[in-house]
Amino acid sequence: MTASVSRRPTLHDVAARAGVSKSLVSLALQGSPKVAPASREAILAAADELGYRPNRTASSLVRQRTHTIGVHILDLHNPVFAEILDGVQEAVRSHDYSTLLVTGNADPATERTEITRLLESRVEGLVLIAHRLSDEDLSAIAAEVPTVVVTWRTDGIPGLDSVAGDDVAGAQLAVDHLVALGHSRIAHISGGDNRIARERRSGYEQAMVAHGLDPRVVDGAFTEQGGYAGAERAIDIGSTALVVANDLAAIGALAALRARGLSVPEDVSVVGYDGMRLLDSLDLTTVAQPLADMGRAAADLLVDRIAQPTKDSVHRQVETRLVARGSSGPTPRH
Amino acid sequence: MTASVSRRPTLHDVAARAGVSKSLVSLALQGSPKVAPASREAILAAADELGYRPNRTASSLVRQRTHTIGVHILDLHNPVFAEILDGVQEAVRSHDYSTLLVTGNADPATERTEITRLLESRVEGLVLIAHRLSDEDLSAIAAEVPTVVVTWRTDGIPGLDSVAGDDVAGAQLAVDHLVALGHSRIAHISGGDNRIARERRSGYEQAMVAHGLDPRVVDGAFTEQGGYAGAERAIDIGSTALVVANDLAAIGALAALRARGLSVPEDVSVVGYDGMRLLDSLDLTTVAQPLADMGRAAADLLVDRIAQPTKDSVHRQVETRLVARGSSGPTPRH
DNA sequence: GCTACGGATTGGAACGTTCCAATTCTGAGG
DNA sequence: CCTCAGAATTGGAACGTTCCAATCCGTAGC
Repeated sequence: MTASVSRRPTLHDVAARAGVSKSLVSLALQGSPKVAPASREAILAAADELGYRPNRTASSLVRQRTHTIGVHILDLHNPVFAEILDGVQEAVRSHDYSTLLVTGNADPATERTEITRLLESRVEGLVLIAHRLSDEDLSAIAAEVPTVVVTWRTDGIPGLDSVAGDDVAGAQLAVDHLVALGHSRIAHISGGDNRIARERRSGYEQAMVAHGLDPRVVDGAFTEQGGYAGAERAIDIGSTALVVANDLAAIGALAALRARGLSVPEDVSVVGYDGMRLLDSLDLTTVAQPLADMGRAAADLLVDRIAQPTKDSVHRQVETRLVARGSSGPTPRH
Repeated sequence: MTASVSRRPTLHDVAARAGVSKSLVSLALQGSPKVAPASREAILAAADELGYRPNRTASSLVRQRTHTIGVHILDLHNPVFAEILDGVQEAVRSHDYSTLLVTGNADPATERTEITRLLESRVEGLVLIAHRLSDEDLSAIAAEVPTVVVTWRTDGIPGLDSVAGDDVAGAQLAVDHLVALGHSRIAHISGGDNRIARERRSGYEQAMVAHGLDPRVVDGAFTEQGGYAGAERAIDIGSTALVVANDLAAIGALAALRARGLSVPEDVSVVGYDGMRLLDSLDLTTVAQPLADMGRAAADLLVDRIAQPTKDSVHRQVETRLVARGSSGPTPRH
């Protein structure tokens, strides 16, 4: 039954109802020990009766701290990113920050607006779970707020840390695995024209050459469609094994093989990349990264950097390993 | 080269550099036509040189509007929710709001803290993409801020709208489909003890009875593990077809069948529920909901309610349909 | 009964904006 | 040269907090 139609109650209203000053209410709500027990009780009761809810914007304005870190996710549809996020959230919460989550849906323009929004909301740090920013934009952002990039190594940008696996080595693992199974006509379905895709591709090529084999790369993308289309081309050139740029594309590749009536792994072996949990159910061999660990590491690095903004950039490398499942097997005999 | 060590520049700093008052800077930055072209130019230049970034918290404090709606997602690992979110974001952006995204990872306690956080950040509306709140909590929230629940019908709570498909009818579609293919030993792998799971289960049971068949329900969950375990039990009792509570569990069920050496759909048919895009690649039959549309509808309802907070609750029902793919086929002959 | 002390409480400035009302400026019309 | 309209600009209050410095009050010590 406050005066105005339905304004949210403020500290003032609580103070009036409890018969004390707003300062004391503020103290009491923060749990200060200087407040007399009787007052505290009255204040808490008043706050409760009014349905008082502290106004975070006002509070962070005067405190000059938001206790919030911003997280940008490249693409919410890829469960891999959700798994990384798990780790980030867990670590961030343990450091008493909360997160502001945002996604650009893999569109560079939206991505920039969304990140700008985070900056305007004065997040104290930024975790980019993959991104499409130019080095220029990235430097500008890192200069403004502590930032860590998960998913690929980023050197030479002050104020920026990164966490990633070794994509070159990872792709080599996949090739080694298939060679050990007797394959030689091993194709790579690429992930398009971006940093990670290039590294995985290059790892594949190096490993092929090291084994004395001819690299055969077909264009793809980090999506099911990309994997589907790529697999068709790879089959057309007679490949018996596919190293696919990521797990999602590997699922697409599987679909293409099924459509052609080929069985896995009898006719064709398939290896994905990333190690998302779903693959366990799908029985897909993959080069796995410790996704949640990567998220945790990112959050830890970020907290360090917030405490010490000018320290040297660090890159944390995580270990990738091959997880063999049912989608890879010996070369078919003809 | 501002005085202090490295404070973020404010309107004041920009004003000083451009040689005008902070009021004019504010005007200019909002693109007001009353600002003289020369001043505008000087101000923009100064802002740019200083790397000025407006402070959203300050701005929304005085404007009493945040232009932000909060979105809670039950579980980021289920791609279904990401697809709903797509629709929400699209619609919300077109109404010139931005979103604050938050997840409780299917844990009720975290869920409540995260939603509280949204409320303290003074979001103007709330979209709950599935939730685990009690009716009590839900009412309290809806009384505080316009809210819409996506994924199941919620009646009788003032200030709350909902968007969902008819889960009873949807499950019936699945049974009808399998019966038409000749199946009679059709099992249901349930989604546990929650609203949606109960409705889907009840739809299944009703349809079975209507076809003169014995319902056979086994316990499961809305996860791959739940589907896996459920499928094992369903097979043990000799079922030839599985109506699984959701797509994720259906993927798990598939894994269980594979582990048992059963082929799909020759030995056992599987039907999922939700219609996530990934299923297309996996060739799984499912009861599909128009996920992105649901998100859009939710956002639209929310915007309406923000404009008119006291209007009657509305429930928007979307159409579910059966999408037949390779995982369902005729009864095996023995 | 006075002083001093410490705990409890309070007023008010500050945070970075927005926006209203008031002021200053410019130049056309008389 | 004065007036006045309109455009351009400005100061200051307000938003809901936090927190510092100041005040108030009760009582122990003398």
